[in-house]
Amino acid sequence: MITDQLAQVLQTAMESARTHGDLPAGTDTAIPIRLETPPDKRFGDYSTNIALALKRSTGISDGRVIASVLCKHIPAQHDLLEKVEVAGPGFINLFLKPFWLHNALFTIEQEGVCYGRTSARKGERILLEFVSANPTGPISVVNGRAAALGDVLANLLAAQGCEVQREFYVNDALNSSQIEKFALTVQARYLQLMGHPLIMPDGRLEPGAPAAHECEPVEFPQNGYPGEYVTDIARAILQETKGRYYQILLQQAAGEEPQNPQDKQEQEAFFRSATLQHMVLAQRNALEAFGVTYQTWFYESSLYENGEVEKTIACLTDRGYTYPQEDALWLRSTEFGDSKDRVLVRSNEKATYIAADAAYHANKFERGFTSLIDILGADHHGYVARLKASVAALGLPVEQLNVILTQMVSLMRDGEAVIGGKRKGVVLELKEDLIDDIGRDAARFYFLLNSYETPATVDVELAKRQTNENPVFYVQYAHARLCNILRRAEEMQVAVPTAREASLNLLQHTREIDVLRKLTDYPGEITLAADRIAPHRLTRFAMDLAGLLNLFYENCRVLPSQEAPQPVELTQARLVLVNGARIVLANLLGLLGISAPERMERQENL
RNA sequence: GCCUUCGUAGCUCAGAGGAUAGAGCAACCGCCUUCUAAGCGGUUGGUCGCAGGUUCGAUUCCUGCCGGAGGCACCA
Repeated sequence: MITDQLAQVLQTAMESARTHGDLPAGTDTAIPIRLETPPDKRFGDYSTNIALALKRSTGISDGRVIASVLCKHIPAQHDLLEKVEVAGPGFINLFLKPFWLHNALFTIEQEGVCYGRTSARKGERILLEFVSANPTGPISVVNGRAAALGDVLANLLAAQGCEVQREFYVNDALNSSQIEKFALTVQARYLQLMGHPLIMPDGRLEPGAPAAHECEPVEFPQNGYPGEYVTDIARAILQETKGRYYQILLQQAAGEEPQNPQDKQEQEAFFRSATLQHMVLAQRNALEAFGVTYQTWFYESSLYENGEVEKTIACLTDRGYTYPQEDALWLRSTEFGDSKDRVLVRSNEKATYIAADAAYHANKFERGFTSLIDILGADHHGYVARLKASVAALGLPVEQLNVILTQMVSLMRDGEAVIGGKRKGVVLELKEDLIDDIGRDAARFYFLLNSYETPATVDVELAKRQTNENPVFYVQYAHARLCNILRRAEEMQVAVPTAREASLNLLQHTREIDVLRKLTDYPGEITLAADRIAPHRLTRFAMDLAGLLNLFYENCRVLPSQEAPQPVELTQARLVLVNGARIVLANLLGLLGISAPERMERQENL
C-alpha cells in the first residue's frame, strides 16, 4: 500500500530529526503515523497530522514549526513524492508524482474482477445469521433492510478473504404457540375456501368461497393471523391434499371429537408441518427474488430433536450457572452482565427461547466458525445481554460473537405512518410491495443508502414514485456509458490497448486525475467498509465515482469525432482509463448485488 | 423509573478529534447538429438539539438537560 510507504518516509524523517537534534530527545517517535485523504485535493494526495500529534512530546506549541522540521528531513529527491507542504495549523501535505495514479490502471488490468479483493483476513470462518424472520409471515419490507445489509456484508467479508456462511434461523420450535396458532388460522382459511363463511373475532362474517351446497359458518381463531398470505397457503395445501382433511376439520370446528383420535393427531401434525413448509418456501422465494441466498436454513426444532437443547441446559447446570426456583430452572445470567436472571425451563417444563438460542450458538461454534455475526432488529437489544451471558456461561468465546442491531424501519405510505405489524395484517411484503414495483436493484440500493445505525423511514409510495430518481440509476448509467464508449470504439475498430502499451502519462486532465484517484481509493474503501461493518459506504462510493465519471465524460472526449480530432495515443490512454473504471464500477455493483447493465435505454418524459 | 439509541440543509441522510461540514432529492436558471440529457453547469439553502467539560483544536470524546424511537416476559 502506498500509505505504508509514505508512513515509512515520515517515520524516517522523524527519527532523523531527533538524531540530528532538530527535535528534542524526548520526541515520541513511536507515535502512530496516520495518513488520510485530505478534504480538498489542493491539500495534496495524502496528508498527516503527525506534527500536531507531536506537540505534546516535543513541547513545541507551534505545529507548523514541527511540520517544517519534519519536511526538512524528507529527502528532496524522492521516487514517489513530487512535493511536500506545511499547511494550516501544521498539517503535512504530500503530493505524489503523477505516475503512481497510473499504476492503478496496471493493477486493475491485472486483477480484473479481483481488483479490490484481498486475502488479508484469510483463515477467518464467519457465520453470518440474518433476517431469520418468524415463519408465520412473509418477508416484509422491514426485513429487506437486514437482508440487504447481511448479504452485502457477507460479500464484503468474503472480499477480505474470510470464509463466510449465510444462515437463516427458522424459529419453528414445537413448543412455540405461534406456529400452532398459525396452523389453526390456515385451517380456518382452508374451510373458507371449501365454502364456509368465517366468523371473525369482531363478529363480522366473511363469506366463504362459492360452493355447491350450503356451508355452516366456522370461527376464525382468536388472535389468528390476518393477511392474505395465509389464504394463499391454505389454497396451496388444499390443492395438494385435494380435500383430504376436510371432514375432520369440519368435525373439529363443530367441536365434535373424531372417532379416531389418531386421525386428529395426524391432521394437526400435517397442518403444522405443511404450513411451515409453505411459509418457509415463500420466505425463501422472496429472498431469492431479492438476490439473497443462504447456504443453510437452520431449524430451531432440530436442536430439540437432537437433544442439543437438553444438552446445553445440562451443561449450564454442570457449570453451576443454573438454579431452580418456583418450579422453573433459572440461568444465572447476572453473573455475566445481564440485568436479571432468566428462566431456562418454564414451570410447565418447556424450555424457553433463550435455552434454544444458547444451544444454537453452541452449535455454531461447534461447527468450527471462528466468529459469529448475528444481525438483529433494535427491538432485540434487551435480549443481547442475555444471549451473550448464556454463551459466556457455556464457556464459549463470547467476544467472537458480534451482534449487530439494526435500527428500526418505520413504514410510511404517502406520508402517513403505517402502524402495526404482521398481527394487524398490514404487513408490507418485500417482494409484492417493493421488489415487484421498483425492481431488485433499486430496492437493494435504497436499503444500503444509509447506515444501519440510523432509524430508517421507508415511504413505499415514494420509493415507487421516485424510481427514476433513485441514485442506483445514476450509477448504472455511468457504467452503461462506459460500456457504450467501449462498444463504439470496437465499431470504429479502435482497439483498447493494454496499460503497458498506452501512453498513460497523457492522462493529465483534472477530471482524469480525479477518476484515477478514486479508482486508487477503491481497495482501501472495501477494507474500511468491511472492517467497520459499513456496507452503505459502498453506495456512497458508487455515487461519488459515477459523478466523477460523468464529469470526465463531459470534459474529456474519448473517441475522436470529425469536429474534434485527437491523437490516437490520447484516445488509447483514455480507453484504458474507461475500461479500468468500468471494471471497478462493475466490481462495486457486484459487491452490492446490483446488476451492471451494459446498455440503458433513454427514457423520454421523465 | 431504568437501559439503549438517534437529533447535521426544506426532505432523506453521509461525515467523525483537525484545514472552508458534504451528498441525493426538492426548488430556481441555463446546456441535446454531442462517445446515450437516467447527464452537465449555476443559484438558493446550516448557530451540526441546548448547556457545560476535556483538548493546541470538538459537529465528532465526556457529563447534564430537552426532544424522538426502541427495550425492560416462565413471548419468540
